[in-house]
Amino acid sequence: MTYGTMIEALGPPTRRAIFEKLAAGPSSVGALAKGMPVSRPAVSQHLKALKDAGLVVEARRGAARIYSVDPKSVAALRDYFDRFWDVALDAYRRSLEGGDA
Amino acid sequence: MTYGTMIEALGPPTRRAIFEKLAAGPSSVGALAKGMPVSRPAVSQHLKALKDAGLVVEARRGAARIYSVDPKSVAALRDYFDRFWDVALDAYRRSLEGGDA
DNA sequence: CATATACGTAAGCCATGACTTACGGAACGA
DNA sequence: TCGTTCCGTAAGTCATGGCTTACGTATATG
Repeated sequence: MTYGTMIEALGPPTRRAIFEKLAAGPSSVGALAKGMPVSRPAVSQHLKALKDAGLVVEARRGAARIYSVDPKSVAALRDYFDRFWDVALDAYRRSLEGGDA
Repeated sequence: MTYGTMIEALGPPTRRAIFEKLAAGPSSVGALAKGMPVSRPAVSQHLKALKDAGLVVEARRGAARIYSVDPKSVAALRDYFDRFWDVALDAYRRSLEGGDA
């Protein structure tokens, strides 16, 4: 739910790759694992982490599980870095002007 | 330099905390370590990781090293999630309309 | 009911890395 | 030069977690 948890969840490259694949559209676990260098259970574990972080949502269709990214989570991340950028830029300008030289 | 490296670098909570402290303004290593639950060398190691990722820049003033966040890196991160948001939202809408039902 | 598909979970292995203490070097002041 | 401050690096410890294989469970199909 918090941006901290999300950023932490997106750290591992493989997990971020899964998340980016999911951004292109919903997919099943098997389909995701198809084009990846890791096993299907590994993908499953990453999806659980992404789901716990609130980054993806799960839907069931028959025996399959369809995962898709939660747009709200991406919006939260975007807003976080927006605010961060404002603060950092402001501090940067202050360090240029007043400085202490 | 790449957003992937940056996100990966921001994963560890302690390191992200250091980065957020730095967003408020430039600081020396010792000053940063002052209000943190880890040792100064630990902070130093995190700063190296942040620097390697291109998130912070280092300046020298006497015997001290002043670190500050690189605004360009934050902009890169923000842009990444901006684009990501567009793609994800688009895919989300498509999954609502056409779907495949 | 039997089989196949699609998936999550358990258990275990092993590399990564976050943290510590100890040490060495560079910049200032007396 | 001597001592102090500020810092990076080396070496070592220990938990975390990413990955694997093996297994158990729910859903269709015959």
